[in-house]
Amino acid sequence: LSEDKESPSTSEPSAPTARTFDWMKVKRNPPKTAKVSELGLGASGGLRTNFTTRQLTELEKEFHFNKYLSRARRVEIAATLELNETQVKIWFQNRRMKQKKREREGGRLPPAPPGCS
Amino acid sequence: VMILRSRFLDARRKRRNFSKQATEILNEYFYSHLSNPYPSEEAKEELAKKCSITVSQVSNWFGNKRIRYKKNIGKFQEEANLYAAKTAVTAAHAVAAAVQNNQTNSP
DNA sequence: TTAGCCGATCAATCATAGCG
DNA sequence: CCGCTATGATTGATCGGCTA
Repeated sequence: LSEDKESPSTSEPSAPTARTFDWMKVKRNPPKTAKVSELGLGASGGLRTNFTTRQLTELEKEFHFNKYLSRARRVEIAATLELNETQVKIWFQNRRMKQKKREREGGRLPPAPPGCS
Repeated sequence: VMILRSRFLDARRKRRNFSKQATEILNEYFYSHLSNPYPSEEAKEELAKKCSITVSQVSNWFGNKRIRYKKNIGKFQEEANLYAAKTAVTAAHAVAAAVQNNQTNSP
């Protein structure tokens, strides 16, 4: 259970070195963070939303209260913070993964940084 | 706005480059698996141990490496050839050892 | 059949380390 | 000391698979 040999896809039979494999061609679709309300305005798609400190603070606060959101709560939060329900949903999704990651490998030498003078 | 960066001293502030040997091990794996540089969880754990870094750091390294590699393949050509040659030598030694072992056991 | 979740990854960006 | 590149980490969002 190993041997790869991914098809160099559309490439020459043999090149001196470094062929082009499929993973190098992978392209993600741009974010569709568009809000049905601004179909003719800028700042809708293709951009990575920059959450404000206020939004992050509120989301963090809610996260400590509930790791998971109910539909109702999500709508509420989204409205309050002026975000899509999807953005709130995704934020919680990512936040849970982040939490899990910390618990997993955060289980070691947290305090005691040598240089404490 | 300016103080919005108050992402308060993310942990990234005290970033430290990995040891030369750790980078060596990671690059060796990357280029010897260039057709599919996606180590399994087990492989990541093994690499993490050999490099004395965490599994997350191994994941970050591969994530950055893949993205940066495909962004400018030409820039890594030299590095790619370097490691390709290195693994070739290693493979040759392995083959030689196998052959010798085979001769002393088969007869 | 479909929406939410998980796990992995992408892709852009931040802040620092390192080199000339 | 300065400017620019190399690099580790962070994170909003995407992809594919699985399940309720």
